[in-house]
Formats: sequence, structure tokens, C-alpha cells
Amino acid sequence: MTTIAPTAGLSIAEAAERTGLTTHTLRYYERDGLMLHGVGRSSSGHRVYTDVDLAWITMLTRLRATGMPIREVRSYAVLCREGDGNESERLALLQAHRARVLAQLAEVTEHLGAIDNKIGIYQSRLETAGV
Amino acid sequence: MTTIAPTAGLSIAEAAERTGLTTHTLRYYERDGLMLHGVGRSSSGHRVYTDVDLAWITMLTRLRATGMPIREVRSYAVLCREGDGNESERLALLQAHRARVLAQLAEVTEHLGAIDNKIGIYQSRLETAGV
DNA sequence: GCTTGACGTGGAGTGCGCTCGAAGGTCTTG
DNA sequence: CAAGACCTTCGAGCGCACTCCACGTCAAGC
Repeated sequence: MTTIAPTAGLSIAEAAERTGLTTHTLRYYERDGLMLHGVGRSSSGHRVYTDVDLAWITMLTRLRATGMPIREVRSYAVLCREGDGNESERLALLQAHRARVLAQLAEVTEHLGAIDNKIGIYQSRLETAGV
Repeated sequence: MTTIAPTAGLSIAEAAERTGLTTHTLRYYERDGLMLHGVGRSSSGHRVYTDVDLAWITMLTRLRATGMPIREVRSYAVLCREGDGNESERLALLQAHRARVLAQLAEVTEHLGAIDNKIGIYQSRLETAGV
């Protein structure tokens, strides 16, 4: 069994690089209550990101990238922060989100089909004109 | 061959109902240069939407719903407004958009897969605990 | 000791896409 | 001929999610 070597603890700049977010956004997320717990600090007061933090940020990013609003991500973070006992609430939240994302995917796909038709029309028009 | 009976011309409220947009948004789109041409007016100055207008608004809606920014929709409108001769530019614009939408769909689908895994974890945890 | 540079905080600013309000004109119905 | 619905324009306001600024602190290197 192999384990990924745990990193010692990352600065905010390193965390930004690994997560693809900016340092501004990382601070903003923390300020806005999106992190599980406040990020740890070094003796000089600088943020130190652990692997757990990074894994959580990855989850955050997935939720955000699929269109979950900040305030709902925060609700999810609150539930996770409270610890065991509310798994069914977390499940419900994620399932509701999943349903919305699926609906959204279907809608976008449908619209894309119509756009594809338009593209086809332009292509055939150009081919005809180009002869 | 059947043709859809052309409507006589719709008020902004009727157009809003048919397109799913609000009257505010319809006026805003027109003001912002997103329409092919300014919408026609009745003798009393009220907007009159034709079938051509509605078809265009449907296209607008598809572009918007797939994430095209307003300013790019406007660029497309400008190209269409200029008439024949720039079909290749319109095609390029739509194809670039199509590529972005496909990338976006792939990304969302991937994130959704990870969220599904999380959902699965909560489900099995709840089943185990529930016995 | 002094500079450099990454980081800290609080708060203001930005861009997008609507959304709404105010003030007034017009059409229909009783 | 008055009420009420619906329309007009112009401009301001809003919610979201960042994004940036100003200024202060700390650690390391010369």
C-alpha cells in the first residue's frame, strides 16, 4: 500500500499554485467561512495549508465549478464542521446539487445541439459559395 | 408543407411570456445592442415583436444559456446585422463558443463524478449506521 | 542595521447581468 | 371621463464572486 507523501505544510502561495486559485481567493474563502476550520498559522502568523486543507479546497473547487453558490458551499462546510451525526443532511445537500447539475447539463447540451445546427448551416452555405 | 401561422406581432409582455425572459430583460437586450435591429413600434410607441424577433431571441437565449457573455452575443449580432459576406466570421465565433462549451461540459462532468463518489460514501456510511 | 519580499489585515472596488424605480404617456373599459 | 393596466425612457441599484489596495509585520540575506 502506497501513500502519497504528505507535504510538510504549504504557504498560501504554494497552496494557490496547487489549487489553481489565487491567494486572494484563498483568503476570501477562509474569511467567508468556506473552510472547515480556520487555516493554521506559523509562528509569524502566516497561513500554513495542510493536506487536509488542500483536499477540502479541491472539494470546494468541484462544488463551485459545478455552479454551487458560495452560500450553499458554506452551508455544507458548516455541516461538515459540526462533525458526525448530520450525514443525511450533507447527503441531501449534495444530491440536490447533483440533480441541479444534471438538469443544467441536459439544458446546455440541448442548446448546444441547436447551436451546432446553426454551425452546420453556415458551413454548408460557405461550401456552396466557395465553389 | 405546413408553416407555423405567423403571429400578428406581440407586445413586450407577450414576448416575455413566450421567451421566458422578463420585459425588463427584453428592453435591456435591445438597449444593449443585442437585437438584430431595434424592435418595431406601434403607432403609440409600444414595442411590437415579430416572429423574426422571437426567433432571434431564442438564439440569444441559447447563446446566453450556454455561457456566452453579453458582449460576445453583441459581436455576433453586429456580424449578423451587417448582412451577407461575413459568414466565416460568424462561423468562427460559433465554433469557438462550441469548443468552450464542450470543454465546460467535460469539466463539469468530471467534477460531478467526484461529487457522485462523495455521495456514494455518505450513502454507504448511512446504510451501515442505519442497521 | 537595512533592504527585500512574502505575507498579514481591513476595507474598498470591479465586472457582469440583470432588476427596479420614478415620472409620465396611452389604451381600454365602465 | 376617470380608473387602471400597460407601456415609454433614463438612470440608479443589486447580488454575486471575486479582486485589489494601502499599509503594517516578519524573516532572511547582504
